[in-house]
Amino acid sequence: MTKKASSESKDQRRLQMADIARLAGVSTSTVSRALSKSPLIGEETRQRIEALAKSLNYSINVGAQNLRLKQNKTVAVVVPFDTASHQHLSDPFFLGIIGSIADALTERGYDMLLTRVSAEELDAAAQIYDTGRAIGVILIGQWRHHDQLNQMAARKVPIVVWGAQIPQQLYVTVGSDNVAGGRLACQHLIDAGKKRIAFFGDTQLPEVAHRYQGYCQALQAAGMAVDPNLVLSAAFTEEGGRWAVETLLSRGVTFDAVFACSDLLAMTAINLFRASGLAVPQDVAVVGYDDIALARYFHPPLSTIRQPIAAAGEALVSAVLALSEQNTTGPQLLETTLVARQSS
Amino acid sequence: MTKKASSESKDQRRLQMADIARLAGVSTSTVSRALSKSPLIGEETRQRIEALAKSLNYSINVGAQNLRLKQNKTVAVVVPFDTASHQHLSDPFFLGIIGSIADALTERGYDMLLTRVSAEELDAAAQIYDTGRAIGVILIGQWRHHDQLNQMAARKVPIVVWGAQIPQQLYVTVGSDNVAGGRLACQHLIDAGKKRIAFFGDTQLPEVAHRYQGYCQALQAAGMAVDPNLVLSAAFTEEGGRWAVETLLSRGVTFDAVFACSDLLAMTAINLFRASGLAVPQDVAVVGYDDIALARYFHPPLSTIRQPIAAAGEALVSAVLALSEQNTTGPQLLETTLVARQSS
DNA sequence: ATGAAAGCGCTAACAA
DNA sequence: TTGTTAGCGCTTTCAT
Repeated sequence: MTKKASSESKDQRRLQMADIARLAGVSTSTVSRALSKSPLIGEETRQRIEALAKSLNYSINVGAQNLRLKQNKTVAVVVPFDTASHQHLSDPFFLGIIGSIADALTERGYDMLLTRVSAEELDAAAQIYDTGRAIGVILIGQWRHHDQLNQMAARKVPIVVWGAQIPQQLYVTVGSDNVAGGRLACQHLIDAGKKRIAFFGDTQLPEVAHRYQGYCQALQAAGMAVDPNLVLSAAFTEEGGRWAVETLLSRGVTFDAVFACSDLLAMTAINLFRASGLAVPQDVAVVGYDDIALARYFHPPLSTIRQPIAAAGEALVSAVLALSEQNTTGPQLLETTLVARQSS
Repeated sequence: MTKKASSESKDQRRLQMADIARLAGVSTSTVSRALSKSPLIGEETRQRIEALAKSLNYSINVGAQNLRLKQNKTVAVVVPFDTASHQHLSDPFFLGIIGSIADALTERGYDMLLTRVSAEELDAAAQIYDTGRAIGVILIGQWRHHDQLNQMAARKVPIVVWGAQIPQQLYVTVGSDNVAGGRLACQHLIDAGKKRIAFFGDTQLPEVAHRYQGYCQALQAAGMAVDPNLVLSAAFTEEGGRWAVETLLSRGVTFDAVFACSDLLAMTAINLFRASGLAVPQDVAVVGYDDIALARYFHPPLSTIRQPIAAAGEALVSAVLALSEQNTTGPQLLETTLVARQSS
């Protein structure tokens, strides 16, 4: 009947600062100061309290602390999954980036909140910020979300997007230099003596559009024309690869190389070419994009354009932290490199 | 000089409930009730307040709400990285599990905090719970952390581990049936007429030890002896694979098949066998473990033991939620299946 | 060097 | 139906 009765019977209450204070015979202020290493505290008191806390596995409640301090060391990483072109968290490249972001955040003492949101309700990403769960958002995969992203940026949500820099863009992007990457890949195939180089990739996506630009530049620089018959708008999936290969073969045009805009696409293509009796790289040379871990385990080891994953995490994190501190940051273009292996 | 001066000049203060209340001409309680769809509120007031909040992009501050409600809908996912056997967030299989956990949590309205911690300071995982940042922890990768995990469980940290169930275990594990998986793999090779089946994997790890058990069981059931010369304690890495293949070849023993305890290991092995002039599967049949996405893109498409990734996420999440609600849960063994492709 | 008291943004008795 | 008030667990003036 007394107020004591209010505590639930089965769950032993979590320890809190008041408990430590009582046990140590001091006030909560003193405990707070001791645990935050305030210079106001006596050395021996501090040690006593620290020892007590450690022995009881007490740690300051971060939620309460954040509320009081009006701070928060959490960054959200959002992976939109396109309900249509089903490439979500299973893409090895994106997974790699997430890992590198995790590293970069950990290094700076930040926590990472990982969320998947359907592309239709992308403002869920902004919500994470609005609710104060995170001080900023890193969005992996620009896809076709340009307008929604612009809206968020317009209302000052600290958001950084992994993707391509495109005109009229209010949000900050970090991405690899896709134009250079496309040029590198195509140039490499030209250098290998290839004359009829196909392009696999959905040019609706900003990043792919840039890679296509690079592809065209390299062809033009070599005095070769862009043949629309060799350009296949394949999604980043296995089905995309299958469709591209079948379509290409059915068109009956000649080709001796393919630049595929993702390693997955490249691998699917190689398998299908082989199944059709075409030897890689002799009959068809193939270059991929991303340099995922498995590219070099592939047979033949896959030539590809490497995106600098570790640098990506760093750049994304420092951009979002800058934004969250009201500093302005520009877009970042990371360098791509050609990794020539046996598929070309 | 007045109190107004205390507000920082450059950062426009975040909107809060009191602001909405003032703008709507009601009290904060009313706003709170409206936004939480309390039945006590008038329908039209509710709509008015909801509309106002939406138009201003106001969302309830989750931190403050959690503090007041003594709740928290966040689960931590911890990936220890062994500084020695460097397999961390880059393992495609673990990455897949993380994705499936993210799905399972999202479905239940929980947030996911992703953290990498070095294996040496594994109690950082417990800290996440102690500080109230998460109501429970899912740990990916049992490795050799058995004792530390037991200690955490002993002090009632709600923790669920992806790994193998072993004796004297206080913590809850969810994992695939590794013994059955090992048996399946080996049996399949025996059925294919193989007589000298090697085993690649570090049997110090509980899960691998179980797979080894299954391997031995299958051999014995077929009346075949376990030849120690064919058992290679390879780490889950490329170097591990290289070492295993080289050692096996250098021993000069005959062998016609390999059961590798991870797909990565299997792929490395296949590449090296091929480089040594051995044909897969004719000279050496290879079966892997995990069925990572790239297994079927491999050449030849990799036969492997599938671990049920989607089910894994579900099971891990429901276990950790049960624990966090003081319910007891037992360990979960998920079914493994053989996926026979062309490498065997 | 330490304690008392106010308040971070919110919710829920309780009162009206 | 709505407002007033107390308090979630913590930090920090301000006083001692």
